[in-house]
Amino acid sequence: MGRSPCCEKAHTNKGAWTKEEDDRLIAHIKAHGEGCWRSLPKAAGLLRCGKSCRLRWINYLRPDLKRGNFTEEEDELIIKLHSLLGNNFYSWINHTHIANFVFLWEKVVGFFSDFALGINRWSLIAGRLPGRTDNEIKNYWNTHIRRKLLNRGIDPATHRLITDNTNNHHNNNITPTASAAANHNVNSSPEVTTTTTISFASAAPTPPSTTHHLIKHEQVEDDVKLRSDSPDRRKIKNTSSENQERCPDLNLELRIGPPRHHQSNAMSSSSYIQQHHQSIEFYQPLKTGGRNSGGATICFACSLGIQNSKECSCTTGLNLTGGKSTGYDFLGLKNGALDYRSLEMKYPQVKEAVT
DNA sequence: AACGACATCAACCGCAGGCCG
DNA sequence: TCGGCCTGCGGTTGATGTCGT
Repeated sequence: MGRSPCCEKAHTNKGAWTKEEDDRLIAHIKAHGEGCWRSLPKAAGLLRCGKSCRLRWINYLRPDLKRGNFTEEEDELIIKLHSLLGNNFYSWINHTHIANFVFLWEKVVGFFSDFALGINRWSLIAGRLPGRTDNEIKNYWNTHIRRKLLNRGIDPATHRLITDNTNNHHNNNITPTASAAANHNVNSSPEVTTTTTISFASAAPTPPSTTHHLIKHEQVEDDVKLRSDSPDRRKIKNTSSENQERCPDLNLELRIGPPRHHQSNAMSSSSYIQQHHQSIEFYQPLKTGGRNSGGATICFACSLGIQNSKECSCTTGLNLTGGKSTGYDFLGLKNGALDYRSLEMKYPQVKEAVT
């Protein structure tokens, strides 16, 4: 049995909406609220299908929508989120030397897999841009940002520099920027040679102060912070200035290395975090929060917003919920830009992972 | 002014997952 | 368990605007 049509197509208008139709739709939703889209057109006296009404409301008529051009900040946020949530994620994995690491990956960050697989990415991105719709962002991506990235020499699908491979094949497509960063890495292993947006690596538990391994994230804002950064990092920036000119805002590096200790296949992400929570850390490569803040290294649990759990043992005294935290806010969990609680409905595994 | 090429974006389409009877 | 409905997604289309000749 076939699916019944969503509406009587023969008796519905199509194409651009008129002012009168808009007014009718707005008035009806103000009176009765959203939902019941299938029955809404008839109730509102509209010759439209429910689907069309829903789209018109969500993408155009909603009062909380922000109209107008995207700001530069929104541009960069979209790029970052697309690199993070876009469907390039697993294609990136395929380019790394982590075949034997995938299991661990799945265990530790498996609850991110829905993001990583590109599921609902436009709506997720839209969720971090108040007043913007997924459709708007999708259009904007296709018309503006895609070209912008191409002009920078970046493949919009993979967020990698579009370069020949002659300089990269020994380094698994590592970019000059990432190479410099890798050289700067105190404990970087030879195997750790890949580059993209987020930094992941693993190693045996070592004091945070001596390792740059593990889960590491370098923010775009680092470029700005570098102005007041150590000579060391400035040197790195200088050595990669050519690349920086081409890609000034996507200095996001991903580092992954094989685990030094075999993990039990039965080990849950939770127990893994418990055992290695000092090893799995989001590393803030730059000091944050002023002169007394020290190196802002936070544990994985804190990064997930479960810093108040027993799994948290930040030695930096950071507390993401205390309002004084200066740790890195992975995915915006702290500042609410991406509220993981809003994901509970669609990503119950997230909730499970953090409770 | 007229025309075509190109860019933009609102709207449409088909599909899939969740929910419910 | 199954089938239909509802909702929301990504991809695509087409009307309209803009720019260059």
